[in-house]
Amino acid sequence: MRSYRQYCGLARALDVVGDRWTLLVIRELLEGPRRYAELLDGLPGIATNLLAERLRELEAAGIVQREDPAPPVATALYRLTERGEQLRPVVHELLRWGAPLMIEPAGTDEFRTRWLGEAIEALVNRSETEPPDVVVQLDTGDEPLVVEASGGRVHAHTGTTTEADVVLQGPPDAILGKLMGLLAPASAGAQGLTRR
Amino acid sequence: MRSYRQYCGLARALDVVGDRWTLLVIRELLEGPRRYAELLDGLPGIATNLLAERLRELEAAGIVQREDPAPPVATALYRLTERGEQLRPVVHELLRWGAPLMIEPAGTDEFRTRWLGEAIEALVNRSETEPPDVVVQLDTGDEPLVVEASGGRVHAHTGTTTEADVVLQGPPDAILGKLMGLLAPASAGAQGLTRR
DNA sequence: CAGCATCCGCTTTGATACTG
DNA sequence: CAGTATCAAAGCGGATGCTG
Repeated sequence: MRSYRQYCGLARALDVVGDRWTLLVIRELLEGPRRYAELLDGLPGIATNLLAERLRELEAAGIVQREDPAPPVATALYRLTERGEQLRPVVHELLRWGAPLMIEPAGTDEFRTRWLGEAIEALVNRSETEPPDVVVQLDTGDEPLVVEASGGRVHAHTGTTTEADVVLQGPPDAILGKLMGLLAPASAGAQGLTRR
Repeated sequence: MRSYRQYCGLARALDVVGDRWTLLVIRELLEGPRRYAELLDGLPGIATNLLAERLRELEAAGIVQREDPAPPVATALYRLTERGEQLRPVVHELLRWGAPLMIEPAGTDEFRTRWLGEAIEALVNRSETEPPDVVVQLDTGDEPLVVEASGGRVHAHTGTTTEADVVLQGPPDAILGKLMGLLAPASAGAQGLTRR
């Protein structure tokens, strides 16, 4: 991206992460280190040359660290640096602002269950009411997800569990609504995440 | 902007505010309603057709409200809607992340003193230590700015005051460092806002 | 003059093909 | 699998023109 050439924190931040696709690449890496092919899968619609270019730029900016494979055969891993991890609050704030836009169902939009994990954490971990201790198994989209609430904090990770208190199945928009109703009923209403 | 076509809060948020210049337009409007010409002045480098296009898009997205002039002569005002105001935490989070990038002096970058106001509020109003009650008069850049800290909160507004406890003069990067040292010494270090 | 719209050269993006 | 190469289309930046 061309620099805005403004002595302003916002402009300088956007000089680094304001390019198209950049924050979505970071969304993917916030879930953990990823390989090139995994990133491609998590970023449906991106051109492969663009992903390569963004990764190069992010590495140059000190946000992503490329881990070349160890002697045995393997493929390079991309992970966030500490500076990159510090973008989590930024992404969470954008997720919160974007939550009402999720009322409109997925339609033909692409969807990865994993994306719900970060969203849930962003939405619930700042709501006024503490979520109940509960384990929820999600079954929607491309892969299962486990959402665990305990001690007022929520954490999501892909996979399955045999200890789910609730299992939610259905289209992603319905899942999101039900989950928010379960974990943060008051916040769900405030976020506009109720059924129309 | 082309939509990312992803059922994800971040992607949908960026569909709305991810375009080049969009968040900078919002930065300007966060300080209060503005006229077209004022926006142009606060967004050095933007092409006038782009500003017009962004304002149209933001109005269509329900983020900006265009206020047509009252019967007497006047010129249209642009102001944020409530939904637009809700972007303040997003901008603040980006400002916080971008703060370390302000160590690099302005150089040939454009600068408006007004930009410091929102940055100071973003940085100090979330630091661990409460700022002392103090009124600071800034004299740098294009116009004077008054920063008032009281009861642990900081507010900045353009203009002058006769009741300043401190007057800071100099280049913007030095001003920012001094101000942070004054209002939130611990945070200034953490943000990397100390002199190299 | 404020508030745009139009035109044009340039850069970035998107889609696909190709290579080690 | 992990990218690079290629090229058309879209978006941007800058200048300038139009309209009340």
